[in-house]
Amino acid sequence: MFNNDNKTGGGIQKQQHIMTVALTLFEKYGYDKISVDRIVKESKTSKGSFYQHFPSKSSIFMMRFMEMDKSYVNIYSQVRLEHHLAIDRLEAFCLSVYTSIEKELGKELMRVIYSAAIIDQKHTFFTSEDRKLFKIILEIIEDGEKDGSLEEIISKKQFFQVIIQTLLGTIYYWGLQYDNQSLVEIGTPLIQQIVKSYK
Amino acid sequence: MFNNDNKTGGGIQKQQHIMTVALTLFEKYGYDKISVDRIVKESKTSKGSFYQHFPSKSSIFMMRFMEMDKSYVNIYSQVRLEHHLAIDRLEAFCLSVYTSIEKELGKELMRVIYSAAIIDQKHTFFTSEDRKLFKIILEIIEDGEKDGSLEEIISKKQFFQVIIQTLLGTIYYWGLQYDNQSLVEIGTPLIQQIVKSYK
DNA sequence: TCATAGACTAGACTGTAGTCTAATGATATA
DNA sequence: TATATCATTAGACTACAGTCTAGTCTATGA
Repeated sequence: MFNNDNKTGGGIQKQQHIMTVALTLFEKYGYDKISVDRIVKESKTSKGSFYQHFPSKSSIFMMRFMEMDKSYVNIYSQVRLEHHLAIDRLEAFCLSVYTSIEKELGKELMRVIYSAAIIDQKHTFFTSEDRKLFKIILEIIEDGEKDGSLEEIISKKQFFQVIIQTLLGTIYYWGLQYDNQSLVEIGTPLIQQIVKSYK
Repeated sequence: MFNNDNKTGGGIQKQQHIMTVALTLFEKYGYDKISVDRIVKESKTSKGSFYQHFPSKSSIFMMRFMEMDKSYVNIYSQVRLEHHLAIDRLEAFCLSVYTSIEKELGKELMRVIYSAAIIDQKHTFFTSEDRKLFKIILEIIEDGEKDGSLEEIISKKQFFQVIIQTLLGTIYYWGLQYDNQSLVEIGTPLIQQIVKSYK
């Protein structure tokens, strides 16, 4: 989706500038109240330039989302310190992910991403094997096979899919709600249920 | 979303006609290759008429989805015959729902619905308390408290949310995939995992 | 039977995401 | 330095979902 390999220095700066302006506008007025024309106008650039740097309007949010994905590494290194068994790390990591998503990204961004990802084949990052989130979960599963806390699982791939469905289901459900129940609160029972049977 | 109380006979016929034509076109060419103008042209009507009967393009799929929801009652009555414990009924019902969705509705429809429901507040049916799906699941949970197979749950509401997240997560994950793994195949491990801890 | 309300129809119009083309700028190599 | 290549930019243009307005049809009930 974002191949920045051939970008000039000015190009990267412009991309960052557009993104900052757009995120500020979205924050202030809401995603669907802000048109690409408005973003272009406020960041003093042009449509051509915008679509040089972003494949779609929603990809601005997707880029923010991708930045967040990187930070899961830090979140996990904290979780490693606090929990020794893989199974405990799995639960703690998922809940930390929920907290970060709600705090750093917010519901509107997640709605736009979840809406776009399932309809638009451009959003390949969402399911890309490169996602740190996926790598960390796979690592936990492998650790769990070694330390015995997840030795009962039938196959790594299958258990991985179970966890991803859990995360997607919780976040999607949270996105549907118009109350203020927090993501962690909504997601805790399901992940605990999964984890419980291995204890 | 669809309040047909004040429709005339001709109105209901026209709505049905437009829907039939649209679904045929979607089937043949794909949802995003068919414009509302095309639907209007092929069904020999007008934009004004189309939007009299449907609040949006995606609501054609939503209407199909709502029809399907009604049929869950039949699915569940079959499940009741085959399983006596509520916990077993829960598992069997979810898997039957997966089978029906894949067979009757298909992945493209589900993608459009899942994409629209999370972004568009018009799609209230998706989370409406009136959905047969929700009523059946609540009924199973209540039966489970009576027959003892679900007596360990902390609260009905919380367990209900766990099941809904499970269904949403599985279907959303399936919608993301571009391989041919079936929905039941993808969903079986997670629902079994949930159910396992009550056995 | 006539009047009224509101359901229905037609299609012109609007708003906006995304495309296209032509021109300009930067970088790398001969 | 000259030239080729490819990134970048501008903004006119296209496609299409959804709105609006003006007018017609239909059921009801006085």
